[in-house]
Amino acid sequence: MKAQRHDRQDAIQRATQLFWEKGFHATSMRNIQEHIDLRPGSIYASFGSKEGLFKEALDCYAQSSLERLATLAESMPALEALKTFMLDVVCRKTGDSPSDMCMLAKTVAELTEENAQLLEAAKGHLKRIEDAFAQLLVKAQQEGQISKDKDPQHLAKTLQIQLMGLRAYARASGGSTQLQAFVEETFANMQ
Amino acid sequence: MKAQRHDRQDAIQRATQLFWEKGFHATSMRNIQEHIDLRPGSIYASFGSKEGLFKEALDCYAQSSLERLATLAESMPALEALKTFMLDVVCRKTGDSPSDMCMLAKTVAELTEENAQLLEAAKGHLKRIEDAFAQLLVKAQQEGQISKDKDPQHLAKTLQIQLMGLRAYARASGGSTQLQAFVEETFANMQ
DNA sequence: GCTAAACTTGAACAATCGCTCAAAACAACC
DNA sequence: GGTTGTTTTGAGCGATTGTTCAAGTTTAGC
Repeated sequence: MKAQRHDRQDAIQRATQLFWEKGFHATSMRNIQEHIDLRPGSIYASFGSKEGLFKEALDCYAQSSLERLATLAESMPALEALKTFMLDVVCRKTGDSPSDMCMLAKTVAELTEENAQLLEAAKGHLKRIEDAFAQLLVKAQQEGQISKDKDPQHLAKTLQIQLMGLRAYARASGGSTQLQAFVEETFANMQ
Repeated sequence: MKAQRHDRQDAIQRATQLFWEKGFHATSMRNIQEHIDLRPGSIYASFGSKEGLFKEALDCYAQSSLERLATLAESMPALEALKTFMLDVVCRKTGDSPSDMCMLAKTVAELTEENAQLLEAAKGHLKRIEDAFAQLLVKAQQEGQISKDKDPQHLAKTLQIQLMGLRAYARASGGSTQLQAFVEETFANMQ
């Protein structure tokens, strides 16, 4: 292995910002070249193709999401961590985040079979996040916060559906709607 | 006004199919030229630009959605119409429909301020559909199917969030998940 | 059947797309 | 400090993008 002169991880993160904001097709390699300050040769040596770079961006996004959830789960009860995660993600002020929506959901919405690999990667990450939800819900059952009659996998699906719906709605309504109440309802309905 | 030799409405519907399936950026004007069998001159004389045509596609999609809802509402109680509409839209077999997702939601997810007019058009249509939900919910209250304590506008938002979430999830999970149960839950939670 | 207006055609435009590769710049060794 | 191997550079490739427009075809009125 050889050490490139630029910071690979930093390049990925900057590319992720752009892809997250504008999507795959609307982001040109020239946009990216300017945004991460690298010439095409370096980018293609590092990532192979636009699809290759986008794949790494998806991985980067998913990993940081899972890490944020894991960090929350370390410092509070499982159910509270889930709720905090959702509130954080749904009600984040616009401006600090490239888009109101989940990058994985945006990708699944945008891409078709013409980019089958990327589509499958995004779907896989979403499934992995759902599984993380399910694990925390099991923990919440052990902690007595959720009835043991409930099916954690089913509840995890519910959370994913709510999360996707709320973030899509946030984008569609231009952030004018207060969505905290809907998150509260989601968790109330889960009891 | 002059009468063109091609069927304008048919052209829009065919264009809508393509745009709905592949999104705005991934659909090229050459794709459309082939799909609606018209040469660029005719298309640009009729619609002015790619954005103009996409705008008409959005209008076409929204109108047919509202019409389907209205038709259902004529032949059954309001609440049942809403539920039928949701089940129909969420659980439709893949293949007959260009995408699992709502075209308006896809558009709002894909586009940025670079296409501000189209973005606003899609948002407007979504709001109009939400208002149609709210109207039917008022009717459902009058019919005694829903408690008068509930706020119809709030419930309508809930329905939109659920609809967007469920359809996004349908796309992300590749149609493998049975989603009827989640629609039932949505309506159970509304009582 | 001629004329004028309306519509359609398809070659072609400038701009941009993702991407390549020879040459220049750099880094690490002896 | 010269040599070798690696990384970066940026001009530029062929393909494709949205769009235009002169020329050709069709329609309508008389």
